[in-house]
Amino acid sequence: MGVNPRSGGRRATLREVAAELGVAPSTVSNAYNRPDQLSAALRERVFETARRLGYPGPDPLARGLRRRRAGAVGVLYDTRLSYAFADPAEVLFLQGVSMVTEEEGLGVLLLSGAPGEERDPEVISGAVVDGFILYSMADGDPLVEAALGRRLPIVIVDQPRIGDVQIVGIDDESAARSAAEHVVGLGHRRFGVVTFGLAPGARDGIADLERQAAATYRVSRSRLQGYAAAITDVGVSWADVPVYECAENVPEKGRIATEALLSRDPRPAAILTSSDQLALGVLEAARRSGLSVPRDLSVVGFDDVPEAARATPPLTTVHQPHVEKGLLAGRNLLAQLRNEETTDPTLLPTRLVVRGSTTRPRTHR
Amino acid sequence: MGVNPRSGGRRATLREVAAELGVAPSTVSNAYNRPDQLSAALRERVFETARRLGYPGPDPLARGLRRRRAGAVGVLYDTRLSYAFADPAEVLFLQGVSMVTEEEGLGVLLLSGAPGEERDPEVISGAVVDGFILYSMADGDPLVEAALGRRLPIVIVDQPRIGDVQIVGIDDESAARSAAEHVVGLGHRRFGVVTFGLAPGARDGIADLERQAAATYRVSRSRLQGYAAAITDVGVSWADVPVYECAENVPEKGRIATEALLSRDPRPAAILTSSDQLALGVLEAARRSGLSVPRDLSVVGFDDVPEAARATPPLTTVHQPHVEKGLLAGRNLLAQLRNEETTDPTLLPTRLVVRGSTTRPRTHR
DNA sequence: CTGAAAGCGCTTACAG
DNA sequence: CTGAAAGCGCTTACAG
Repeated sequence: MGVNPRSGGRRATLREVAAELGVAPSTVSNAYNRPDQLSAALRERVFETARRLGYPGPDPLARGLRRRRAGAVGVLYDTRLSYAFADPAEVLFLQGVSMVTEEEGLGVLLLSGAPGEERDPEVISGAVVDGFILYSMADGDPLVEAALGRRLPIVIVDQPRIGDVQIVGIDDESAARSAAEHVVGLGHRRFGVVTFGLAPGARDGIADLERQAAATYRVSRSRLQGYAAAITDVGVSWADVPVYECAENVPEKGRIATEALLSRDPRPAAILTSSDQLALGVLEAARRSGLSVPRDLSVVGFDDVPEAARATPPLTTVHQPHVEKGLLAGRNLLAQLRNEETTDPTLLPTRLVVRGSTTRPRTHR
Repeated sequence: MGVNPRSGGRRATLREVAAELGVAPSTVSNAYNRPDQLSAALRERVFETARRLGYPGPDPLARGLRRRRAGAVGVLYDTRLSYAFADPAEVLFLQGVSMVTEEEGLGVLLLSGAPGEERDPEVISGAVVDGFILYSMADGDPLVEAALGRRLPIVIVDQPRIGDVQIVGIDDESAARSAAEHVVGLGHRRFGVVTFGLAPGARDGIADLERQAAATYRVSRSRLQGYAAAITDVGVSWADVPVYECAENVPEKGRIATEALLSRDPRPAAILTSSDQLALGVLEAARRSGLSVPRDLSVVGFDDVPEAARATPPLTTVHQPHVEKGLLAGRNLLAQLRNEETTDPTLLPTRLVVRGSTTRPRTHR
């Protein structure tokens, strides 16, 4: 217990080291930044004096201002960071990003623009970064505007293109469509859909056609469209398919959604989701209500996170290369920082992975 | 394909906006920072001019230098960030940290000091942060020195105390000991241990007593000591217990370690690990070699990450409150930043969670 | 309500 | 090899 002991004394500055030693500030600066500009002996004396005075080396803020670079890239989410960390897909993405920043000696500054009362554009305007990666923000989000306004290099992930900004993503609609076609092909006709948020300030509950049409998260919108296309194709009216929206992309919410869907008449025999996180919750709901997956209920995830293969039963899902998405986003941003050529748009491949959570409907003959 | 279009034109500065409008720079600054210092009308004109000139608002680097604050806290790992992200325990910790930084409008700057050729202290000296959280760094790591040298508020997690620095952690030794006592109590006498790295530049393979003694990661050292204490207590010589060190804390390495341990004579009937990540790999190795857990092999994890409960069979492990650890570290750092009182040391409670991966040895009578 | 002045801590040509 | 000068872009008392 006690007041922090380190916050006390002023730190010494470069100027003070120079004064103490009787040399010019530039000489001290050179000792740190350009060893070839002074004798080894003098350099050692500089360091020695710095040590004695408690000078911690050039202040990064001052150096950054002078050199016009922050040494970090910002990754912006519009959810709370704790939700982002809870989703393995996002963590894998971050892994990819960090592989490239690490190599470059850049830090990764995690920024949260969680929608809510105190959504402060300061998050963006105050971020000490050299560029931004925007991760699945909603169309028209003011924080995206703010980021664009900073006039720094930007890479946008899982969002529609804005002007000439670089983008990285997958073809969500056709990936979702292929997943739905798989289930349709098995003979299913009674569907339920569990989607993550459709727009900032997402709510929990059935989303009618109007709300679906108003979806501003591009990923949510595209996946629903893909599902709708495959289902409509086979003569089922999309208006009859209940779509349950979950405010957060966590298994718990998927479970609650499924409990609601299963209590409907007719009871869905196949549930399509927009993430494995949600699908894991669907599995849990089935377990709790004594339904066997896939015999009584087919379940389809999206993402193919490692947990999907380990689930009981293993999840049929859409695989997408999360780490690579992060790598590409990172590399693209880096290229921009260096004024190099960049490749864009980058649409990564996906594929349907059929595992044990889907089969033909029970009453199918 | 093309050169980044955003990197072109110079950004306007506050000074230019002021000049364009014919007011003093301080007035423009006030428009952004102290709305009460000028009329609403003038303020609007300032913003309008800023928009017209493409002025993105005060530069965070310059503002930070002037105000003497960076607006971010640094979290330092000595592994590659991608390994950190791979371990749910570390992600949960980060979740906790980010909950408090988020509330404060601070960013989280992830810093990697992965041991290796080009281990650059610049990672520390160049980090634009207001304080550091050091996560399980090795004793005597030069980066720790460097961080201390910055003379910023610091919280150290899962490390021994250094001087008067604030610390957060658990009692690793007694937690490990209780886990080993559980297995010993079941009647086990033939053990194997799978540990994560003992020192920077960790290697894969059996670690003899000498190497164990030289361990500089406090967590690794303490957990081994706890295991040793319980095992020695029951008359088994610790020198006879093979300890396999894994360079990375990933299931894959745990599997490889276990394959090596299982090929030894006598074959271990119980394997103690220093993490669930590693224990998950032990399970996989057992599966591959046709051994049934727990019938043929008892397995103990450490951490109680969510995956532990979901594993087949569910892992017996030591629970520790990862999110709370992050919360406490974050809160302590924040308190220091505000020059408030801090509580230290903070040792969080742990508890042994007995699940399905441990039972009495097969030949026990 | 507005502006002139000083300065946050450093780096970078440039001249010697 | 060393140093004087200018300036990175801003904010903060302070005087009016």
